[in-house]
Amino acid sequence: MTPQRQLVIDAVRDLGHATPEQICARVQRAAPAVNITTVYRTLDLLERLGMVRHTHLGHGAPTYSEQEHQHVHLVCHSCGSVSEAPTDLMDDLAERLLRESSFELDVTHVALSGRCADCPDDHRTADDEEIR
Amino acid sequence: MTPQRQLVIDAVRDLGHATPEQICARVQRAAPAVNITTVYRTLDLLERLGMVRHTHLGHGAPTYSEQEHQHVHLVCHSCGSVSEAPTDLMDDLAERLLRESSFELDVTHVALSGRCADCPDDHRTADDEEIR
DNA sequence: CTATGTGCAAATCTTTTGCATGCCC
DNA sequence: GGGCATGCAAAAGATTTGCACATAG
Repeated sequence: MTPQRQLVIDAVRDLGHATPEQICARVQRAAPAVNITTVYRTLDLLERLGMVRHTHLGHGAPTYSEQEHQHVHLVCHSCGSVSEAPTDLMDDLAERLLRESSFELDVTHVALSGRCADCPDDHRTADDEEIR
Repeated sequence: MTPQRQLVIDAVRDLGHATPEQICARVQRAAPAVNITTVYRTLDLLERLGMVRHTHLGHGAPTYSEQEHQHVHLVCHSCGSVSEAPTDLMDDLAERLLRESSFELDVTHVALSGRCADCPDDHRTADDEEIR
C-alpha cells in the first residue's frame, strides 16, 4: 500500500462516483506529482482486489466508486445529472430475468437512462443532448 | 439521400447492433472508398432524424440499431455476448421509477449487465472479463 | 539483489474537426 | 454560383505500453 494508492482510494471515496480524470485531478490536489497513468493502474488494481467497482454511465466515461456503495444509477440524458436509487428497485426484474432468461443481473454495473424530474419534456430526442 | 447513407442504413439494419467501426467495415465491403468519418457523420445524422438509435453496451463502444428495433439488451460481462429481451420486462420498473423518483426511464438506451446462461459462475469478478 | 511501483514519453485507439474538392440544383 | 456531402489529413481526447529509475524487503 503506497501513498499514491491511498490517495486514489480516498479520492474514490470522497467523490462518490468519478471518472479516472476526475480522480486524478483530486489526487493531484494533494500530490501534484502523481501521474494519471498511476491512477489508471491503481484503479485497475483496486478493482481486481474488489475495493472499487466501475459503472458505465452511458456517455463513454466509466466512473469508479467504492465497492460497498451499491445503488442503481439514474442518468438523465437531458441534463446529464446522475441520481441514485436503491438497488431493491431491481429485485423483481432481476428475478424475472433469472427465471425467464437465465440471466444473472448485475444491478450496479450499468446506469439506467431517462429523463429526470427537473427536465421538461421537450421534444428533442434524448440522445441529442448526450454529452460527448 | 446519398449512396453512402443508404449503405450505412443497410449496414445498421443488417448488423442489428454494431459499433461505428463494424458498420464502417460492412459499408466498405460494398464501397471500399467510404471513409469512417462519413460513417460517423451519417450515424449522427440518422440519429437526429430518428432513424437509428444508439445504445451503450457497457464497455465503451456505443452500438447503433434501427429505431424500430426496440428491446432491452442483456450484456454478459463474462463472455461479452449480447442478447435481447422484450421491453415489457421493464414496464413495472419504469412505472415505479416514474412514481417514486419522477424519473422517466428510457428502456432501450442502456444495456443491462450480468452473466448469461452459458457462462459458468466462476469466481472471477465480472469486470475482470470486460472487454476493453 | 530482486521485485514492485512510479513517472515520463510515446504509442494506440476512437472520434472529431478543418479544409479542399466535387456534385447537384 | 451556392450549398451540401464527401474524403483526407490532422487534431483531440482517453487509455495503454515500454522503459528507466527508485525504493523496499
